[in-house]
Order: sequence, then C-alpha cells, then structure tokens
Amino acid sequence: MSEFSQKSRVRFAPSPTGYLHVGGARTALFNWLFARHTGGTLILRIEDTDFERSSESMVEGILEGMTWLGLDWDEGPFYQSKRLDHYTATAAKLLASGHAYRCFCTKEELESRRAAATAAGRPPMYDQRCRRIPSAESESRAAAETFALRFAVPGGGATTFEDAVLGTVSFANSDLEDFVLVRSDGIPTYHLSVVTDDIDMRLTHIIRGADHISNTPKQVLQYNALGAKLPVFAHVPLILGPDKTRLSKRHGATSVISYKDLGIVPEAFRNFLALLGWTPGPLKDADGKDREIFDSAELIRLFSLEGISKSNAVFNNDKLAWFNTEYIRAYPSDKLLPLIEEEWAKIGFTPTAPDTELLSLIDLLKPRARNLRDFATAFLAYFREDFEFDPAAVAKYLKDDPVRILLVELASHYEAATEFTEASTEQILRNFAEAHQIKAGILINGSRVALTGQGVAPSLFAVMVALGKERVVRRLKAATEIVVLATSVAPVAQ
RNA sequence: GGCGCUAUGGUGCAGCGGUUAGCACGCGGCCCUUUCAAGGCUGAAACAUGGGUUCAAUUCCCAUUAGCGCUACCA
Repeated sequence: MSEFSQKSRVRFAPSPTGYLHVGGARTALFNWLFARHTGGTLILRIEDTDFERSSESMVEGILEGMTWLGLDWDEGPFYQSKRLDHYTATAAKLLASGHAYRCFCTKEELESRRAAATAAGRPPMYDQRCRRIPSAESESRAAAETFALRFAVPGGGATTFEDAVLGTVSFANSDLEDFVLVRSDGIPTYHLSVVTDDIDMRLTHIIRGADHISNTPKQVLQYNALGAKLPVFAHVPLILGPDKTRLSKRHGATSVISYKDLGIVPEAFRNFLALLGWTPGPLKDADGKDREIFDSAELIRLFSLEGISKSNAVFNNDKLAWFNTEYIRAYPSDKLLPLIEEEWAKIGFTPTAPDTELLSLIDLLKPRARNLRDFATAFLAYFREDFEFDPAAVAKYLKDDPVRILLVELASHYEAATEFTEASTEQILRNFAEAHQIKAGILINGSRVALTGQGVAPSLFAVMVALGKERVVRRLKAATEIVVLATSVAPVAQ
C-alpha cells in the first residue's frame, strides 16, 4: 500500500529482434501495472544495439502488440542505437577509474581457448590475460590495434542484491567473467547499455524476466563502480509451454498479435496474462469463491510486486479461451461490433443491415461465442444470405427428406402468420407438429439447421424473430434444396 | 559440466507452524432443456523424496531429485 505514495520510474525494454511475444508482453504488462498503480512513469526503450538482428519492422510489431493490449507509455520510445555516445561515455569513465580494461584478444583466439577449456573440463571463462597488460602498454597498443573493453570483476567476495520477488540473491565474484562492455567494433554490449540507460533514465525498479537473473550481478558491479544507487530488481518467472519448456514458436502462437488473429479480445488476454505469475492474493466474492475476472482498473489497483510468484508458469490455452468467452459475453455489443467488423473485413464481407439490427444480433449470439472469429464463420447465417451448412449438423438433423418436406410446409404457415413473435412462432410450430403427429423437437432441430446452417444456436424462436419473417420463410422453403458441398468444411474449432 | 532460481491436483494460484489443504480452468456425473453454451448441484484429482528443527511441519533449515535460466565481442 505504501507504493501509492512512491513515484516510480520503470521501463519496458524489448529487443526488436522479433515480434512482441507472450513473455515480453507480460513483462510489459507488469511494468505498466506497476507504473499505473504507483502513479509512476513507464519508459519504452528499444534495445537495438545488435544491428544484425534488429529491424524497424520489428519495432512496429512490438508497438502494435502493446497498443492492442492497451498498454501505453509515458516516455520514449528511446532507441539505444541513437544513444551510443552515452555508452561510450560510461565506458570511458569505467576505463579511467580502473574498472575496465582493454582486451586485445581476437574473437578467434577466444573461441579456440574456450573450446580447449571445455574439452579439458575447465569452465570456459575468459582467462583475464589482457587485464595484466600494464596501462602504458595498453595505451600505446590501443593506437594500432583493435580491442574490446572488458569489465574487471573483483577477484574475491560476492555480489549480492535484493530482489523484490526472489529475496536476496548472491553470486560469487569468482564465477563471474570479465564480461565485454564494448565490442571491438566500438558498439556497446547489452551489459553496458542497460546499466547506462537505467541510471540515466533514473529508473527506480527493474521489472524483467527471470532469464536476466544471471546478468544482474554484472550490472550491480557496474552500478557500484559508477557510484550509482541500485534500483529495486524484480525478476518475473518465465512462461512455459505445455511441455514445460520455455515458450517458443514450436508451441504454436507466441506472438501477441497472433492471439488477436485468433479472435481473442484484448482485455481477456490481458486479464489472463496478468494472472500468469501474479495473484492479488485471496479475493473471495460473495460466494466465497476466488474471483479471476478483473478489468484494467482493478488490475491496476490490486497490482503489487509481492504478488508475483517465484516459479515458472505454464501457458494454458483452455483458460485463455475461458477468459475470452467471459469477456465477449460481458462486452456491450456496440463495443464488440467494431472488433467483429474487423473479422468480417478479413473475409471481405461488409454488412448492409443497419447497426441497430447488427447490435441485437450480436447480443443474441455473444453468449455462445468462443471467439471473435465465430461471427465470421459459424454465425455468418445471421448476417448474410450466403452461408455454409455444417455437414455434421445436416447429417444429424436434416438427413431425411420427410423432415425437409415438412419444413417447406411449415414455411407456408409462417408466411401466413400475422404476428411474428417468439411466442407466436413457437405456437405455430407446435401446432404444426401436433397436426402431423410428430415431435416438436424434430422440427425445431431441423429448422435450426435450415435457418442457421448450424446444429448449435440460441433458442430457435429467438433466432426466428431475429432473422425476421421473410428470411425464415425463405430459408425454410429452401430446406429441400440444401446440399452439403463436398468441399465445404466444418468451421474450424479453435 | 559450472553457477543461479524454482518445486501444492493435469494447468494457474491460495495457504505464510496446528486447516476436513481452498479457489479457478479443464475433466466426469446430475439438474435445467428444442440444440449448444450458460447457470445450479456434485465427483475424481496435489503438498517431489530423504533428513533435521519443533510439542507440532505443506509451511522453517539442509541434502537429493527434477524443471527452468545463464554460461557470447546476442539481448
């Protein structure tokens, strides 16, 4: 609670070597929630010092993903590629103070030594040979030779830091390599640029993935060498695939945007992500059950570093799907409409019906929607005349000609009806069934398929009213003509 | 291999020395019912193992095991 009064400065610092993946998105979300909860500032920083692998299109992809998730930032985006002079400056400072030294070893030499060490069963750490070069010699060789700059890790002792989620973490300095700060081409490495920026940008909390735990002592060493105050570190456990290995492409969708393409609603994804590795603690509702549906305002209010769990979490698609149905059901239909229109646009469909009609159809259908794509696939019959019949539904409910013929006959009763309400349409059908000595269910099931193309739909008579008399009559009359094309396939289950 | 982190049902979490170990997703059953969802009721399902500490360990400590991460002039 004390966090409320504390002005924090945090950052999301993706490397544009790929799209915004699920793990990165959650890191961004946690930083965002923390910044908003504390009334602090979120900085977006693009870590593109690896020119080989970075690209501007990846940056756009990352921003697109954040925007979709509803995450905004207060400062930036700052590009590390445009701040090279800052890193050179801290490098010079470190060199001058004796915390760094020039290394004249070539990449090839390093590699062969490392291979030899591994073969001999020794740890493949840099042997610090250039650290022993006298400064005068180093100085003169610098004019003629290319060199990298390495950090001189203290010989003994340990580097320890407090982590807001893990507690005290300690590494023996003897296990730390004299890591490279500046490459021989003059480009700073990640180790140098993060620390420089994190200090420059006056960050108070570093919330990032647990894959950075091992990097942290190297950074702490630099803070100390530079005389800078340490921020609070918070290492968030990683997100794993169903096989409990780190989530990656082979697990299917890992890009945040691919979930948009799958018809996931952004709030659902955000809610799901927030609860992956974090809980607000026990939060019973009136029935004594834990609530899990939180809108962004609640997420912001509830968020705290203390609630972050220490262990890795497995990404669960079923749970995501559940959040999605909950959110779609709860969405006001006017908020759903633009999202659904995007799905329609993908299949080249533009509705001609007035929005009011569209909205009431959405209200009718949304309790049964699994995702947004349903509106452009299984639910198409509600919005346009051109739709496909689910072969399985036809096989189950409209297989026999007698039923089809009865439906055609039933159509004329509807045609003659003066009233067309849920009650009246039901009455007509039941009277018709009775007159023909047939169970109403057979007609109901058959009508559903003839009207919607699907075996699954809202209450049939609500569907009839929503579709309107004209369409109901027309589709029922066409019952005998329904053919399931060999090429037509059942809607893809998500 | 070395170093680090972690360890409650299948999954996500709750628990913070004494509980019939709770909730959610998923799974099974029943009810409701024109289909399918939803909803209501209900069932199966967990404290990794071994040592300590303690009157008492799921909870604290150590070890083992397992998983993950790092081990680059990538980030």
